[in-house]
Amino acid sequence: MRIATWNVNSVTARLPRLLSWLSSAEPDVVCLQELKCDEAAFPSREVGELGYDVACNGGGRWNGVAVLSRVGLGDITTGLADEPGFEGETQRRAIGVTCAGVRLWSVYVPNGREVGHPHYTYKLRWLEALHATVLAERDPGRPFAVLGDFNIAPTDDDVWDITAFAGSTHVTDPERKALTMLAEAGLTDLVPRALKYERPYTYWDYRQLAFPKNRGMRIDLVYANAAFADAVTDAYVDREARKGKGASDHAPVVVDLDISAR
DNA sequence: ATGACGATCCTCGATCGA
Repeated sequence: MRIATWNVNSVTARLPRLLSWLSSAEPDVVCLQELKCDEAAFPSREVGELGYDVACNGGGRWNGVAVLSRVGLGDITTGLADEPGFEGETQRRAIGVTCAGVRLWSVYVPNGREVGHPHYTYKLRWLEALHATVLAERDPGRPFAVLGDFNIAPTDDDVWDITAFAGSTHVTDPERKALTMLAEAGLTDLVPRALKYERPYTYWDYRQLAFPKNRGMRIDLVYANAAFADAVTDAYVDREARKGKGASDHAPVVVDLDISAR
């Protein structure tokens, strides 16, 4: 079973890329983030022609998450329980599904903007709600994972130069503490292989030649319970998908598991 | 070669991203 997560930075702008990637990588399940489109505008027909069902939580100009599956899709949960909002509105940042007996969440954690900004407070509160969801769904007997754009680099080695991030979001102790809480809830950070260079970055800014210079960050993460992690046979960042014109600024993270469908 | 930001709409400038 092949499961991937990919922040596509607009599913409609990325549709040709997404379809060709689905055809070549042949994932069974894909968690998507930053759809930037309404549910009604999601290209369900196009991905359906490749055999995928869709569960989508999207709306408006920003955010939006979905899961594509060609091995079944059930128990769809839109949003976290008691999910905090920003400026009075709940945003489209989480969707939970069950695919072939594997429980998955596709998440797009708030960016935070600046340390001390209301959006940063929102980010930390949102992560508390995610933690609560993980605790509520804890079941050692069932493979479980939270996949998505966490907007947090777990360690200093997960950014190209930690000194360039002094005072920035994504690397602060409170953000990393939220990841520690997920670990204490029984989840493991599945670190993928990098297919080039040493560090498995998943995001490179569009600006200033960040990608060719490999000035990246590992912020797209897979947090999995033991039943999931123990079944993993391989995990890698598909940096090929970041190349060239028309790419997302994130690359897909691909995880292979030896789990038979139930 | 992987090449100097891109997507969106309340659209040609402001907002967001990280």
